[in-house]
Amino acid sequence: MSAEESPGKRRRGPSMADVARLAGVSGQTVSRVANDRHNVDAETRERVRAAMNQLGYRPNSAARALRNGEYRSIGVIVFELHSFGTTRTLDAIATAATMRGYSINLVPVLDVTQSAVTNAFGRLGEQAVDGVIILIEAHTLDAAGVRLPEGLSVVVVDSSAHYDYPIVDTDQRQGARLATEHLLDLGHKTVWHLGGPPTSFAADRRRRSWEQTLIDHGREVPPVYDGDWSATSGYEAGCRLAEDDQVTAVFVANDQMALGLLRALYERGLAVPDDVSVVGFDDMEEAAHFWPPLTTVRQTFTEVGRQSVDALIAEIHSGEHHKAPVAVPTELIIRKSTAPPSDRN
Amino acid sequence: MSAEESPGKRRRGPSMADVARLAGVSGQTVSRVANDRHNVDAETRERVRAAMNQLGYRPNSAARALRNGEYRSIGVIVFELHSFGTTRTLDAIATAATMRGYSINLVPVLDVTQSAVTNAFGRLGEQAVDGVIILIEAHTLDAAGVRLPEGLSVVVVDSSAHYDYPIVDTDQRQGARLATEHLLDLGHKTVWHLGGPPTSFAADRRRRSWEQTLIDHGREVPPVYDGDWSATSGYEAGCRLAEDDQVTAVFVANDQMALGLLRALYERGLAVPDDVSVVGFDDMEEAAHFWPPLTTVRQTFTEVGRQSVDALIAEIHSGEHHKAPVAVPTELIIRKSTAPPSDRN
DNA sequence: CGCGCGAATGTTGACGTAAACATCGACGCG
DNA sequence: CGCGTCGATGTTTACGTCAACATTCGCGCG
Repeated sequence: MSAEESPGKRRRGPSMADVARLAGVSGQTVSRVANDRHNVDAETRERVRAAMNQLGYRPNSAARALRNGEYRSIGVIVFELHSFGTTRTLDAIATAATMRGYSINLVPVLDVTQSAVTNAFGRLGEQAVDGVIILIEAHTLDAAGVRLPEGLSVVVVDSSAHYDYPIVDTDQRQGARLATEHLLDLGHKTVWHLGGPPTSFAADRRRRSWEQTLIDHGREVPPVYDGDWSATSGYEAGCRLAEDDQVTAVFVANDQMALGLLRALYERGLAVPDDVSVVGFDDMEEAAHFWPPLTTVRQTFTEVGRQSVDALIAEIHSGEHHKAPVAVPTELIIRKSTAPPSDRN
Repeated sequence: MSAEESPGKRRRGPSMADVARLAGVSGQTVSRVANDRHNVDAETRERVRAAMNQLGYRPNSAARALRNGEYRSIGVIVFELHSFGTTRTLDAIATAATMRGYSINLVPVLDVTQSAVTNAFGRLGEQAVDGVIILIEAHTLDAAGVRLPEGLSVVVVDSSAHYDYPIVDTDQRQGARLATEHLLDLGHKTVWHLGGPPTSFAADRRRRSWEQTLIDHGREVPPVYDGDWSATSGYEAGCRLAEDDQVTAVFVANDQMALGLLRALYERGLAVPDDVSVVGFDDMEEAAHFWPPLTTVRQTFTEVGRQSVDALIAEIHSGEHHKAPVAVPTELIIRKSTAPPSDRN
C-alpha cells in the first residue's frame, strides 16, 4: 500500500457530496447525472461526469438500497455445488440475473442438519436481497420445517407443487417419458430404472413418469434401484443390476450415476449397448465421451435459470406470485449407448 | 397475497424503531440487543427479544452497511461454471466465507470479450462488497486490460506472480511433478502431455513442471498437445496422440480431457493401461468411475477456498496485502489407468 | 451522609442517496 | 408588459443503524 495512505483504517470512497463540490453543483444534480435523468443541462452533465472520473466516484449501493428500499439483488440458496444440475442452473441464474440488472447473493447451506438449514434461512433474512431462489431439494426443507422470512419473494426450482411458491423446473415428466419410450421403441420388453434419492422431487417425478409410461404401454414395472446422484451410487446399483440377466434396458435418473452403471456393467463383462442399453438424464458435457457415448435427456438449464429469475423479478415487482408452475421441455440426445435388444445368455 | 396487505406496494419490514416502541425502550437499546452487547439488563433484553420475534424484525443490512462502512460481503468473479475446478473452488469459497460471517456476491463475466470483462468489473465497483476474489484465468484479464476499482481488496486464485495481488492456488508444480514421476517410476521412457489452454496460468505451470521433471530425469521432452479443458478437446487431441505408437504414457492437465482421451484411445483399439498409461488432474468424483478408473492428482479445493477467503479478509482488515503466494499441496491418487509399459506393435 | 463510579438506558447526529418541494430565470403569448 | 409555464438547479428531509455523548440511578466507601 502506498505511503500517502493513512495506515490501518481504510478510507471510504468519495461520495456525491465530494463530486458535487468539485463540479460546483449540488449533490442532487450529481444524483441526477448518476441516474441518467434527462433534466440536466448537457454542459453541466459533462462537468459532473468529469468530476466523477477524476475522483473515481462509485455510487454507494448501501445508501442507495437504504434510500430506495430495494437492493436489486437476488439470494440463491444452494446445498452444495457437487451435482451437475445445480451448478449449471446456478450459472444460468447468475447470467440471467446479471442481464436483468440484479446481482446474486450465494447462500450455501453448510450441511443438511435442520439447524444448518434454519441457519441459512436466518442469515438470508439479514441479507440484502429482494427475493430468493431456492435450489435445494425440497424434502430437505420439509424436514427442517423452515419458515422463510415474511415479505420476501421466493421461487423454488423443483418439481413439487407442495410449496406455496412459484415453481420453475425442467419438465421431468416429459423427459422421463422420452427416455423410456425410446427404449421401448427399440424393442425392449421393459425398462429398468436407476432412480435418484428419495429426498428429491425431481427424482420422484422421473420415477413416476417412467412407471406411468411403462403402464401406458402395458409393460411390466420392474423394481426400482435407488442412488443418490453420485457416480459411486450408480456403480453400486449397477453391480446389483448386472446380476439380473433379464435386464436389457436401463433408464438412469442422471448422467453421473449412468457413468457408474457403465463401469459396473463393463466390469461384469456386459457390453453396452449390445447386452444392455442405457439412457441418462442431464446431458452433461462429459456424457458424449463416456464409453460408449451416452444416450441421454438434455435439460436446458439456461432456460430454467432465465425463467426462475423472470418469475422472481415479476413477483418482486407485483408483490404477488402467479402460481402456474413453469416446465421447461427436454430433448432426447441419441448416442451409442442404446440399441435394439439382442439375445443374450 | 392476503387481503390485509395493501396491494401493489410492498411494505418495508419493521425497523428498530418499531421494536423499540413495542418493547417500550429506545432504539439504541434494541440495537444493543441485536448486536449482543453485554450492557443490557437481562429482563430488558428478554422484552426486546420478544418484541423482535413478535414483529419478525430483521436488521436492515443496507443501513448497517451504510453506518459501519463495511458490507461483510465478498465479490467472486467467475467466467463460467463449466469447469470442475472453478465450481469446486467457488463452493469452497462460499463455505469458508459463510463460516467467517461474510456473504458471497457472485459476479459472472458473461463472455470473454473485453467489454464484457470490463463491464463485470464496472458492476463490481457499484457492488456492495468489501473485497474481491478473482476466479478467472488471468490472461483473460490481461487481454482486457482491466483496472480494478481502487481501494478494493483483491485476491487472485491462479498460478501467476504477474499481478500485484495476493495469489492462492493449488501447487501446480508439485502436482504435475507427482504425476510425471509416477509414470517414469513405472518404467516409461518418457511422458507425453495433453495440456490446458494457453490462456491459463494453471495450465502453463503444469506444462512447465512436467517439462522440467522430464529434463531433471534426463528424458526427452515430446511435443505438447493442447486442449481447452473440455472432454471434447481431450478426445480430439487423443485422436492425434493415438497415431503415434511411441506414446506409452500421457499426463493430462485435467480429468475431463483425460476422459476424452480415454475414449479416443478406446476407439482406436488401444488398451489403458496396457498400451497407454494415463494420469489426470483434479480428481473429480467421476474419475473413479471412468473406464478404467483414472489415476489422477487430487486438488484440495476446500483448502484453496479457505486460504483465499482468509487472505482476503486479512487484507480487508489490514488494508495491505501480504504478497507471499499460497500454494496448496496435491496428492496422487493411483487407480487403474497406469501400469508399467508393455511392448506393443 | 455525600461523593464518585459504573451500569443501564436515552438522545443526537451522521453515514450517502434521492424523492419532494422550492427557487430562479428564460421564454411565449395575449 | 405582465403572467404563466417549464426546464434547470438547489434545499430539505428521511431511509435504519449505531457510535458518541448525555442522563439517571443505585451502591460502596471514606
